[in-house]
Order: sequence, then structure tokens, then C-alpha cells
Amino acid sequence: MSVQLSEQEQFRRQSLAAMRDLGINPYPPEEVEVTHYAADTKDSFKEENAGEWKEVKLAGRIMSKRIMGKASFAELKDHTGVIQAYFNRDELCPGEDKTLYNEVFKKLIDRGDFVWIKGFVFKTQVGETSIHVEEFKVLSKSLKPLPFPKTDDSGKVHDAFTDPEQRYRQRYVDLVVNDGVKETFVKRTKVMNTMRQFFNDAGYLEVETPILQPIPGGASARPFVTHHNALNIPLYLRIANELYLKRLIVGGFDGVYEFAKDFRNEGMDRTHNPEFTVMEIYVAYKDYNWMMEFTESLLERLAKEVNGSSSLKVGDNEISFKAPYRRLTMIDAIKEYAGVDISGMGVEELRKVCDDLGIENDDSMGKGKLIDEIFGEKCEGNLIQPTFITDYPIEMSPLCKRHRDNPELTERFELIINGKEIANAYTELNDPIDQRERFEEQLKLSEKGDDEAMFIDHDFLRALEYGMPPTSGMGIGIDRLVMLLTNNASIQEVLFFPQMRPEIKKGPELSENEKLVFDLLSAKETMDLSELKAAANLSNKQWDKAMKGLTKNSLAKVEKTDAGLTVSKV
RNA sequence: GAUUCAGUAGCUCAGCUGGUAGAGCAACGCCCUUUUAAGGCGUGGGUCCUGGGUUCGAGCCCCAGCUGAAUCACCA
Repeated sequence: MSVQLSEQEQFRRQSLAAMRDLGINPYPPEEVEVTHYAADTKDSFKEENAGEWKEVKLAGRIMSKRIMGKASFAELKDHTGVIQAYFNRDELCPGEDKTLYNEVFKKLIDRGDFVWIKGFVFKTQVGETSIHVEEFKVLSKSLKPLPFPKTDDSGKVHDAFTDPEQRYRQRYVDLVVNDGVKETFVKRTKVMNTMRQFFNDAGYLEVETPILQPIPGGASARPFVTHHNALNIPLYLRIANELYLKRLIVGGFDGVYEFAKDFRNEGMDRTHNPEFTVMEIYVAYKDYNWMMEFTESLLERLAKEVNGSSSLKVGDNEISFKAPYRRLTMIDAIKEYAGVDISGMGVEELRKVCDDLGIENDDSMGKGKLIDEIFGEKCEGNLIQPTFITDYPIEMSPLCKRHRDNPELTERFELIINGKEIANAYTELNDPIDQRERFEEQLKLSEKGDDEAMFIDHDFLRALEYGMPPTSGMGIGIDRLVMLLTNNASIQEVLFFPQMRPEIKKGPELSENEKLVFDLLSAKETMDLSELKAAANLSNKQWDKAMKGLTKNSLAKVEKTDAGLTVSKV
């Protein structure tokens, strides 16, 4: 049984057939010549130079039609924007036969159809730059009606297509209909292109490393598992690419970077999607101080390239991306925002600090975790302007080198902007013995039941034993960076196709109750309604539903006679 | 995972104390040769998210479920 078409979909199929009857192919195969785009044409056209605009050819989607008898206006949308087109009956159809205008344009072309137009540019009496159409051609017929948001004089949008579920599931419609959505994604690409340019100019090499990994390393997270048939082994979708990029530094590259899709089998919310994009870069012979300078100049450049300015309004906050950024150790940050000096404190003291500050904690939490909690709870949200938080406790950073002045700390920084973490970087741990010990610490944690502790990657340790030069590495969450730079609060707004639960297909088949009634009826062809109802022995509601279903599908018919109501099979 | 809110025409939304399902836009028909949220007249269009229950009667009340969003928890 086919899915029921809405009335509007049926009309569009009729138009499609009518086009074919007129000898018009609604899906022609050949290419069309396009000489101009909507936005340029609108921006550049001047009436003084009308002579230069005598013949323009554009292609795009019809977004609206305003028919006024023998003349009409339509809006044509291409990838650059929207331009108005003017269709005049007697110019399109100079002879007796007005079919092209009266039938094809007025009736058979619908909102959403792709067309090609040829004509000249002019300004209407109201001053709107428009294309005076001399020829047009159908390029592709649209069978489903698009939503129709409209903007009034005051800029207010009416009937916007807003339901987030529909917008994400049918992003193609969202992109066609909601201005601004496309812009977000263009900016996203600009962010990545700018970063590439920045790294390439510095002489670093873009690389690709495995997504299917036998050991999911480089971060703490639950991985997706899959299975390789030929090898008969489990493989994991990567949760990070850090350990592979470091192997390449061991191999002698000076600087490598990768835009990586990572996968984590965890919850979804407005800042988490199961697959997401991270850029990681590793540069030999550098430390985290160098990396801070590198990062801040990158961010300043990104803000300028993407938004044309080094400052940006995000929510209520005006953020300046102009380098240099404030640098604050984690201990100083806690001193400043929580009012507590935790330097030198042990587990017990830290736990007391948490209690005093009203931060939840339990016995399983070690020193590092407690400090991290205090920071996350009391400091992070206050850091609006770009700030490097440095020198994290060692327990939290098993791949990071010990701090040169304090063995309890690591040479790590995170860049916090608008209260959120944007980048994370280390002076990388290149001491293979220290690294092995740190992995063993992780193993102990995992034996204690910490299911996020890292696996030991023996091949990575072997690589380090051959020698890795001093290196600094940095990772940026691209999705969150794009959220920041485009002022979007949800990760779903910066992913074309965010993960959703699968749609459930509704079957148009007869329900159990409908079948029951239909079978009873089939035996006798015609029955008294109350008799049939009694025979069916259904509740009122079920009976009502079943009968409505049958009459709707034209399988049964209810007739009123003098004797009462009778039901007959159709 | 918890709580709250939402789901009604293609889109945006009304729907009173439980009593025949509504509007604007879109669609369809007619009129209209520089309009622009075009306009005028007319017409059609519904699985009220799904399944139960209560009731003479449910879009509305009750229970369960589905989907989405927000907040929280968890998680880099």
C-alpha cells in the first residue's frame, strides 16, 4: 500500500503530468548556461549601465509567485541569494498561443521548482532590481510543498519553519527556507580553511590517521565497537587521534595536524554529538608556552577571517579575540574566583574545601579530580574573555609532561572562552618510562572500576622508546569553536546532520480491530449496525475507530434507512 | 537517567466547563500588465503523535508509550 499523498502533493503530480502532455520534460538532462547570480546582479546593477545587462541567464528555485493577470512576479533563489523575475504574457508569447504563460508559468510551475531564465535586468517602479524574463525553462519539478516563511516590512518573519526536529531531520528544507542557516555552515568551512592555511604557512603537514583502531587511545571515553570480519578482531572507532600523530613526530615530521572525526559512545545534548570534529596539531621542539602564542594568534586570525572583526558579541558578552590572552594557573584561578589557596593541599583538605564551597564529592575522587571539580564549578563560567588556564594536576593528564618546576603539576593549558573550553594543549610527555608508569596508574584506576581510564597502548610506548623529540600538541573542538564564532548555543545548529533517533514508519495497513469488523461484515455483505457492533464485541472507542478506518479506506459504507443504520461492504 | 514543556491542515498557531474541528499563509477556481507579507471573490483540505481507559459523548480528563526541546545529572 502506498503512502497517502496530501492534496497539495497530488496537485503537483498532476502538474507534472500536464507538463509531459505539453511535451515539456520536467527533469531535462542537458546542462544550462548560467551567466549571472542573484546577489551579484542585485548588488552591481545600475540603471545608467542597463546596456551592459541586456542578456543574463540565471538558474535557481522559484521561491514565490505573484500573479497579476497578464504579468507576474516571481522570486528566484540561487546559491547566492534571491532576485525578482518579471514575467509578461505578451512578451513570453508574442503569437496567438499563450500556453507558455497561461498554462506553464501560471499553473504548472510551483514554488520550489528549479527553472532557468534568460532576460534583461531592470528596476521596477518600486525600485526592485529584477530580471525581465524573455525565455524560461523548467529544470526540475518539485513534488512536495516547501514551508513558506515571509518577512514583513519591519523584518519580522511570519510562518517560519521552526520545529527543531523537522529542521534537523530535513536539513535540506531548513537550508532552502531559513536564511542564515547556510551562513553558519559557510563559516564552518571558512574556519577550517583558515586553520589549514595558517598551519600550511607555518610549514606543517596535514595527515590522515586511522579511524578504525585496535586500541581506542588518546582520551578517556566510551568507544563505539565494531568487528573486522577478515581479521576476526574487534575494532574501535577512534575517540582521539593523539597517539597516532605522536608516532608521526617520532617518525621525523616536524609538525603534523589532522582534522579528525572522533566518535564517543556517550550521551547526547546540546554540546555533545556522538561524532564530532577535532583538530589536533603536534609541533616538535616546542613547549606549551610557544603553543599559547601560536594558539592566540590563530584565534585572532580566525575571528577576523570569519566575522571580519577581532571582537564578537556572543549572547550578552562582547568578546575580544585580540592576542595576547590572559594566562592564569589553575591554582591562581581558584584563588581568584573561589577565594581559596589550595597550593600544597592534600586530598583531605581539598575534600573539606569542596564541602565548604558546597561542591558534591565522594571518596572515589582523587586530588586531581577534586581540583578539577572546584575549577569547573567556581571558575570556568567566569572566564568570558579568552584565558589560558595552565598547570593542571598530574592525575588528570596522563599524556602530558610533568611541570618543569612542580612534579605535582603538568605543563598543560586549556583555552577558555565565554566560560567554555575551546582548546587543550600539552608539552607532550616524551619520557617513555614516565609514560609507562602513567598508563599503569590508569590501569589501576580501571581495575578500581573507572570505566573511562585509558588503555595501555604498547605500540605507542615502543615508539616513544625509540625517542620522540620534545613536542607540544594542541587540540581544538571544531564544533564548539564554530558554535562560539557563529553565536549558536546548540551543537545541532553547526552540524548539517546531527544524530537523531530513527524515524518510525507508520504503516497504513488495517488494524486488528478493523480486520475483525471487516471479516464479520464480509461474511454477510450487509448487516444492521448494532448487530455488527454486538458481534464485534469491541469497546465503544475501538468500534468507532475501526468503523472510521474502514469507511475512510472505502471498505465499508454506513447507510441510514427507516429501520435504522446498516453497514454494507463496498 | 530525572524533571518540566510541547506534538491539531503543507507552514505558523487558536480551540472556552468535555458537546459537530478553527484562523492566517500555502493549495485549487475566477479576476487583475511594475507587484513585493500584492490584492479581490469563491472552494477544497484533518490518523487532533500512538495505544488503552473514564464517559451518553474526549483535541480537551486519566494511564502507558513514541518523538522533540529545555533544565539538571553523567560524560571531555
